[in-house]
Amino acid sequence: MKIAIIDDDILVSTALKTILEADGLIHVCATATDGADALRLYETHQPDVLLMDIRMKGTDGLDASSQILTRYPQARILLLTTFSDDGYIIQALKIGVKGYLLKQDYTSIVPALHAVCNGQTVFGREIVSRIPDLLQKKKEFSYADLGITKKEYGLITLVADGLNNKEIAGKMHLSEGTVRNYLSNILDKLELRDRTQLAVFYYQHL
Amino acid sequence: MKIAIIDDDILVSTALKTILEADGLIHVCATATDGADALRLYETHQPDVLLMDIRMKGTDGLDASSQILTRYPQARILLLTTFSDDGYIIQALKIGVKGYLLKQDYTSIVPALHAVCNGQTVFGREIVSRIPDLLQKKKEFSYADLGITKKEYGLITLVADGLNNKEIAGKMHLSEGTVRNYLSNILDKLELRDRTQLAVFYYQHL
DNA sequence: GCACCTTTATGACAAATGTCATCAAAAGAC
DNA sequence: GTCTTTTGATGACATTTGTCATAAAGGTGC
Repeated sequence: MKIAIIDDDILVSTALKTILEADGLIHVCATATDGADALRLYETHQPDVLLMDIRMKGTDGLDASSQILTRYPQARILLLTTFSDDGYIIQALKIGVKGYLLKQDYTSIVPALHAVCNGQTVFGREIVSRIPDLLQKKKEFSYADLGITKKEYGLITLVADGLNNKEIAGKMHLSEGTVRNYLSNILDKLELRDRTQLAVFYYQHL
Repeated sequence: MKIAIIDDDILVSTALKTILEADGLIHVCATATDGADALRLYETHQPDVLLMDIRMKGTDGLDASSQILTRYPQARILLLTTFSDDGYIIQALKIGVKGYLLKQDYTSIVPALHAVCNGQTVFGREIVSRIPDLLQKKKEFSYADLGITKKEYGLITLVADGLNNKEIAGKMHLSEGTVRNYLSNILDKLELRDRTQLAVFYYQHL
């Protein structure tokens, strides 16, 4: 099983290497110290799993993962993190990394590598237990915050479904002109220009 | 410990009631069969935990939870679901319910109630294991699949950023008319109607 | 050379969109 | 009761958008 390690701390990466190679089946085929090298490293060595630190100077592990997975969706990436920074968990999940472990929990890294190599996803228990909190926090603002009424919010969701004004008017039992006025109002409040920007705003922030 | 049960299936709610009251510490203080009654029921009985089905005719458990938690963020709600519908998990997490369990797993309901009452959040193991998949922004198809060229995809990302045709033309060094033609082509290929639907499609499927 | 395709552009057009001023009925506030 | 706000509607208007027919270059293949 070919593993590549990317960590900007050489001490950590060599320590990892010795730990991993103590397991007879694992071969560390490459190491790098900068996320910017990750993509090239993946292409040249085609490791079974890429073991990467999240916090790195230069390109961080998330950006690097995103780049790799965009081009090679089948890539298996296992991210390592310290327990202090859990802000990346959700983002990492969305990007589609196959695992997310605490560095401290070094005894579980080897089994995790085997599991990931078998197609499973591995998220440490401490990580999983943080997910509910993180997801909840991520509701950046509720629509009530900046003066959007309930009815207006309903209209926004319909725009974010791709309906045109006539269809929205039908669903909300309003006239098309009224829908246009409402929409104009909403765009004004949110400082947006048109319905497409509103849909984008909805998917990015609501 | 006061518990309220909301389930549109009376068989289920009475079964739940007997299971719960077998535990000496639990008292079922109220039941209802419609999510629309949930808010009123919560206000009048102030249960320690609200046990609610997700799938209900009329107002479903998510809407009801959302209403309650908007007004009473400290409310503790434990949702029940069948294993078939996992589409609500993320939404439930975002709303901020304190637990999410499988109905089938009835032996864990009582311990879960105690845990939730102590301020913990409880998500069944089967539920948690689904989270990575659900969160992962699944690239259902890469743009190459349905005849979208690289340049067209670039245009799509700009539409999905909320740019209008003139701005896109500037960014891509094309004339505005050409952008319109390209867009028209894309909409045709994807069987969409306008740029807003395209942005929606991008956020939901790409 | 010519035929063919791709890329880019134009002009014309109807439809949809966003803005605005205005109006009127319903609902609250006093 | 009156006064005010909210809610919904209308019409006019400029702009944007999407569609289509058409065409000028540019490259590819033969």
